[in-house]
Amino acid sequence: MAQKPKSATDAVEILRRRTYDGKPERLKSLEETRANEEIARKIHELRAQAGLTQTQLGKLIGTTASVICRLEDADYEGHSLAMLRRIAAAMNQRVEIRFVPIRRSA
Amino acid sequence: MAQKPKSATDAVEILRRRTYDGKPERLKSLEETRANEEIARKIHELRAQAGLTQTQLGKLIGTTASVICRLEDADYEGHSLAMLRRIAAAMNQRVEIRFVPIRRSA
DNA sequence: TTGTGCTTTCGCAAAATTGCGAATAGAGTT
DNA sequence: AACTCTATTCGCAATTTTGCGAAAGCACAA
Repeated sequence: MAQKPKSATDAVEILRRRTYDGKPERLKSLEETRANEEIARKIHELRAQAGLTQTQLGKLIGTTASVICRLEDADYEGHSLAMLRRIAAAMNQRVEIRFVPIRRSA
Repeated sequence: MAQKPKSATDAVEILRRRTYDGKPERLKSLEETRANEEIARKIHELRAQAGLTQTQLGKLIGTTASVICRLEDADYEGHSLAMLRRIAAAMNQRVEIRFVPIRRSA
């Protein structure tokens, strides 16, 4: 419906190569690591803005301070949508998710 | 630093009550369910736009069609940041996450 | 009808995330 | 010094998400 239904297999191969070959994990180490740092920072910022301690925020979302601490650790790579939503909800916010096109080099 | 460091415990209690009491899971059933539906729809849309089948997209991110199908199911509640990123990356997009203030009734 | 391609559902094992207590560290106060 | 509050780190069990094959459904064409 969208495009040529057939011979799409080739295009998929090309896309796959473009995505995984060459830079198998480099992109994850750069762009994704950066994203994780940003999330950690945002959580910390949100909590600080509300004047809450980790223990207090933890209680608010039904968990402990060590969990909050982990979330605010810039090196933490396990961020989940579920947790972000819990944090957001406790702060009277919501998590907005958008897919935004990335510019391929120049 | 942000506000009165002491006697904040009371405020936390108030916030906790406001968040969990009264509507313990109702908010999750409404706002969160809606959010999940939207994510499912966005994934489907993204894939359709690229003219890919579930099998093709699955291969692209290193999984199978059944997984993609699950992601596009409006009733699916297990969406994760990790998976959204894989989808996005395969489509040459990135996942943008924002905390946005929610309006408290009137 | 058969066949083909795509999607959907189901079940369970594997992997990832969360829960949580305990211990440690740091800063500030008395 | 001791005391208090906060933050951080560690380890492991519990829960959640993912992987993946198999089977069935659906639409369309031959």
